[in-house]
Amino acid sequence: MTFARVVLLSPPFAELTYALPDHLPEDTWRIGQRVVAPLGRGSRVGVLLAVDEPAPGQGITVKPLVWPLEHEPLLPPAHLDLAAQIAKRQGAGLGQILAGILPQGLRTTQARIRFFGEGKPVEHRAGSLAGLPAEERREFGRLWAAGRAEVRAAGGAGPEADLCALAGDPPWPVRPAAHAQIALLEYLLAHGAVTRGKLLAALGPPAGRALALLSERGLVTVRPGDEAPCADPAGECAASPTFDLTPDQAAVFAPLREAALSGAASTHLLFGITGSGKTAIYLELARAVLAAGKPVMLLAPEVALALKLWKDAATHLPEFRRHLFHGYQSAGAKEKTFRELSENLSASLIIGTRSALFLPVERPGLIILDEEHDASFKQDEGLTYQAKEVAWYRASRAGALLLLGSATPDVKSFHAAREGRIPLHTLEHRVGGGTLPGVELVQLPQGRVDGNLLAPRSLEALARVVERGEQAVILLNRRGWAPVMYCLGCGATAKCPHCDIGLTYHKGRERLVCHYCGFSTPFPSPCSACGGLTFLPMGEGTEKLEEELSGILPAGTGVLRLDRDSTRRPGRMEEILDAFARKEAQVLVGTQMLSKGHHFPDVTLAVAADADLGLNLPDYRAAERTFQLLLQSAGRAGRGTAPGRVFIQTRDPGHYCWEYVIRADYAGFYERELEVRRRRRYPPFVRLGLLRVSFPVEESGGFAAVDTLGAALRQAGKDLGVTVLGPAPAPLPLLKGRRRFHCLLKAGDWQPMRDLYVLARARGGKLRISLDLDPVNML
DNA sequence: CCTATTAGGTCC
DNA sequence: GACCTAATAGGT
Repeated sequence: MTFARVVLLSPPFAELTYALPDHLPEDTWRIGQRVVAPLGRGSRVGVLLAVDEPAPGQGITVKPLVWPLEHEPLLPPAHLDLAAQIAKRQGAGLGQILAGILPQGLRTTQARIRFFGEGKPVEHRAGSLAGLPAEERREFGRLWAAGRAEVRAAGGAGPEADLCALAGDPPWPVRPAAHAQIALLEYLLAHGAVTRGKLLAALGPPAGRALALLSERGLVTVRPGDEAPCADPAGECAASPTFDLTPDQAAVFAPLREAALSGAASTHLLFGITGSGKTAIYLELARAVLAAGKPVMLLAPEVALALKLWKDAATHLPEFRRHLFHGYQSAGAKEKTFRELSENLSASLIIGTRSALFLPVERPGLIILDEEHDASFKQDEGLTYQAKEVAWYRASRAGALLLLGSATPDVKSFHAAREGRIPLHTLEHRVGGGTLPGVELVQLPQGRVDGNLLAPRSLEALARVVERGEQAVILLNRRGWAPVMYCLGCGATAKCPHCDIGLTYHKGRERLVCHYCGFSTPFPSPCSACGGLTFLPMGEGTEKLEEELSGILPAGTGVLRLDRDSTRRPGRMEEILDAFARKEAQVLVGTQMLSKGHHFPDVTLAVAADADLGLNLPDYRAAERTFQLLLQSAGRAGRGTAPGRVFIQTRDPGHYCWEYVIRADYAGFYERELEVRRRRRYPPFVRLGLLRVSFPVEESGGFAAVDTLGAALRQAGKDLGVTVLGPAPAPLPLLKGRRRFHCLLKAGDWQPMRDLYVLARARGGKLRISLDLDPVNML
């Protein structure tokens, strides 16, 4: 008897041994193939890891595998190796990692197999094939072996997988008493587009009726989950014109091209100021590598930026096969792209966000991370990974060029370049010779300001820009109308019941919203402490700024707002950006969303309304983040022929960050910041890890358990060479009904931290413990 | 003494 | 995650 090793893609995610069944020839079974495996009285989808395994120990009844789910393996060996590597690094099981990598539809036993025998084709659910009589199973086995069977995509089929999304912005025209409908609309606003199944699971049966009504009235769109993915076959049309690279760009391009085509793995950093034409370099490199027959992966930190690259690629590289992949596509689309790439027809260009890194592309020749400093390249919920590390690993295994590009590189990347560990390429000039804008500091009065959020000087400049028919962008990194609601009856501020965080007033939604857990409650409504009805809103967000400016500026100026709330509806972000590009409005207010990548030639003024936000966060990267955000935002102004101006409003004009923003002096900032990091022992001089510990509020022994764990960790840390700070209450000590504690770990290498984590999990008992290596979010 | 509830282990 | 078993508390 021959045994096979299989890892399950759903709980318990275990690696188990199965027998090869006699209804299929042995050479049907291939490593990397998905298979249906029996488990208990049901069945699971797993991935075949090995055949010719030794028999398992005594007392285990080995069951035969049910059926393979594809003829050719879905996952090439390099991909299994990648997943195993991630599993090892995270101390997690291979099954959990693979489950996080594979699209939903590739993990269910709901997939159907169609057999083409004599007469009409017969279809069976993959999971139910085990229940068939032996004779029938052998007959289907013969058909499968003869290639007369196909697996039908499961993902996105059926009403459960339909994708539901908002079709209008709040406030919605529904009766206040229509609770189910309001709950549904709020859920979609908080979570974006979700499947019908998820919606019903989250909101219960009443949501079904509400959904029907809302879709009838056009407030919610429901589209099939199996709609086609974004893929462009290689065009018939002749090769597109190449970019005319400037001498600057050409000088950078030549060595990168050589590195990409050499077949040896390497990492390079492309440091080019905003507007210096990094995209042209990316696409020309992609062209060279694709022409050499190797796949290319081009990744952006956000969907909007990926879409922009997608459009650029469509015009400049129409002759190559292209695939778009990001987290907001339907399950069916993701599954189809995954399959097509695994069938590996020809080298193609993959454009997407971080999740595209896990597509089964064999031996990519080039991986590009645009805006490499961006925090979104790290996923910190569910399957946590740092895209930069995964990309590095893939590139080094495939002998590919990993290109990191940014106008404001991560201090760690730049440090590696300065130390000579990765080659650095610099673009110092804007394409077309546009000059960088002049940057000025505007001091905001200390303490509370009444009235306008913009200082008189900024307002005056804004008025003049509007008068001249030019455009302005205003950055305020805080959404909603007012972040604090103060009750005049008792002096309390409205707080989230689950998080101990102030609720933000969202005027358009007529609700108070928790920005951390998504809790929301209608407003106006009585104070939860004293029942009072009058509140004093304090502070301001983008919503209020938009409203204020509409009132102050001459009628007909047009003020648009770009933040997570205004862009929840699919396609809405493009609408807003297009409208602004068409000059339907002269002022665009927004959060950090508007700092990236967009090109508006008529913008001559950028204002950072409250530049200090984020500077005082408890994060060693606070200054780096602020510097990057402001330099990127400043890059929005003066991209056309008219020179641009930038105002930075601050209450702390002495902060070292500003002088470098004013001079657009990345290198200077880097030197200064590096000195601070060296002194305070922070990365890149040490490896940093964050051990998060939490327990439910109602758990009485929680505090004691945290103390005990802390003592054990400090002791073990001494032996392992890890400095353990804490555990201390987290900056957000109560979130989603759980008390949270942090342990900061410092060490020379990652491995002892992982060892410590294993120990923490063993000793932690009921505490929920997770380890975040090189944390991006320190709250 | 019997049964409803829960905690813990196993699934190949 | 779902299901089964053993252990336990509460009720008759």
